[in-house]
Parts: sequence; C-alpha cells; structure tokens
Amino acid sequence: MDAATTLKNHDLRVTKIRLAILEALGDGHQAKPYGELQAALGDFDRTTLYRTLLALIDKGLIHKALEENGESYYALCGGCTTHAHTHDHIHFKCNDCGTVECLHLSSEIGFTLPGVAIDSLEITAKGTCNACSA
Amino acid sequence: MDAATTLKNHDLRVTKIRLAILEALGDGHQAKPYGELQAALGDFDRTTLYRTLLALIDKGLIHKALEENGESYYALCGGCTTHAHTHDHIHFKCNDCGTVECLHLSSEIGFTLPGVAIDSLEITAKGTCNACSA
DNA sequence: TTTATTTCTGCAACATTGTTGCATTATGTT
DNA sequence: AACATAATGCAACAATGTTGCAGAAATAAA
Repeated sequence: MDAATTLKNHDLRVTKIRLAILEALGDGHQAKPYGELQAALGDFDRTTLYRTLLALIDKGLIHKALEENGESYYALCGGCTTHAHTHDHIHFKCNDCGTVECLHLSSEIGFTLPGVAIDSLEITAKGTCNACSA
Repeated sequence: MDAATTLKNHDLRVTKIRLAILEALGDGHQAKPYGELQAALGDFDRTTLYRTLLALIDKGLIHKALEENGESYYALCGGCTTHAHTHDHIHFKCNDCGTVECLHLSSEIGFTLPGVAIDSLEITAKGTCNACSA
C-alpha cells in the first residue's frame, strides 16, 4: 500500500509534508530523532512539522519511540490502531552507532506490581547492535 | 544517615541547593518532574539547579526516572552505585494523579533480543495507582 | 470544472529546558 | 586564617514545544 492510500485510510489528507515524513521514516523498524527529521524536512516550516507529527501520532501512523536528552525519536507504527498504542515491541538503542530500532518481542512480557493496575508498558533496551559488535 | 553525610560520602561538597534538592525529592520512591523541582527551588539559579542535578546523577545519588513530553523526572537513588545505573526497579506513572513512583521488582526481568547485546533496560509502566483506583 | 467547505500550512511570537563561559562566592583543607 | 578547589549566579544562546491566525491547499459538492 502506498503512502497516499495509507494517509487516506487514516482520515488524513494527502499533503507534501506527510508524504515526506512517511518517506523519511523509511521502512519503519528504525526510529529517527526529531532533529534529523527536521533537517531532512528543512523546506517545511518547523511548526508544521510539529503539528504533522502530532497528527500522525494521533491517527496511529507513527509513534514516539523514546525521548532522550530532550530529543524525541519517531518511528512508523506497524500494526498500531488509532486508540491502542500499547506496542508489542521494545525500543533498542545502540550505544555505539546510536541507531534506535523497534524490535518485536517473541514472547509477551508479563508481570504485576503490587497495588497498581498496569495499562501500558514502555521498554527501552540499550547495548550494542549486531553491526557494531562485529 | 543525614543528607550532609550522604553528600560527603559521594565526593560532593555540602551546599544549600544540594541539601534542598535531596529534601525536595523526599523519601525517594517518588519521582518529581523538573518543573516542580524548579518551582520548589525558586531561590536558586536555574543553571545551578541544572548543574547540580547533573552532579548528583553523576555521583549516583539521584537518577532521571523518565522523560515525557520534554519534561524530565528525577528521583533519589536507592542502592545505585556511581557507575552502575542499571536499576532493579521500574517506573510507574499513574494516569490519574500523575504520580511517578520507583517500584522494585520482585523477580528479575530477563529476555534476549536476536542479534544484539543488551546492557541496560528501562521500563516504564502506566496505569492506575492504588490510591486512584479506590 | 467551478465553487464551497474543510483542513493544512507558514509565519510570528512566546515558553520551557538544555547548555556553556566566566567572574564571584562558598566550601573544605592546611 | 589563608589557600586551593569547587560551586554558584549571571548572561547569553540553542533547541524544542506550543498557540493563534491569516492565507493556501485539498477534498467534497454542485
């Protein structure tokens, strides 16, 4: 399915910046920091980028992978629905190359905490990725 | 052990703002957002607060609990050492009252990811806390 | 295809947090 | 008390978040 169709399916008009963002986020299993997105989309207004990211998140097309040192990372949503952003994947950041990947978990992580009801979990792992450890 | 002694034990001079921060963070299992800290420590310069937080993190006295919407949350470190900040606890945020707590895990969470070496894990759970669900 | 409606975009403006350099002041030591 | 070291406050700037509003673009309707 092409990007334009994806946008329409999520009640979003097809505009230049939206197509550009979806393209910039690539194949989706890798998260890009905000600064990189802004640099790649330098032709567009910063405010528009900000609001477009909000819109894409709201409609479930992308998600904020992690926030670190005041910078947000964004990635395409695989099978996220509009309202359920509890992801069945975790975010992995390589300490060497800085790449942030969205990895899927083979098995569910389940645990309980005393006295609280857990709605969602966010897990970020850090270490060394395949390429950097070689 | 009082705060002054704690500071000395971590190679930190005993100053007003450091004592104030440790006091503001309370008993330690609850994380405070940066904005709240700044408000509570309004008498001190913003830069000093910023640098002091860095110093306390560096020496292992506090840690950044989580970052959300561009705001950082800080909490006292229980048994963290200076260099090992891989915590044996997770951060829980109540969607109702907004409280962020550092909860200890009874059992270790262990899992592997294909092709990567995991150094540290950060887990944030969200839901409803004991008080709010009553 | 032209018009009308809705929404998106870009600009301006401001708030918040992060960050560095430097002179002054406070702390711990001798 | 004097000294060396480290911490503080101030100024200044960068980056990101955020809102309002007018003009432009995208869809729907005629």
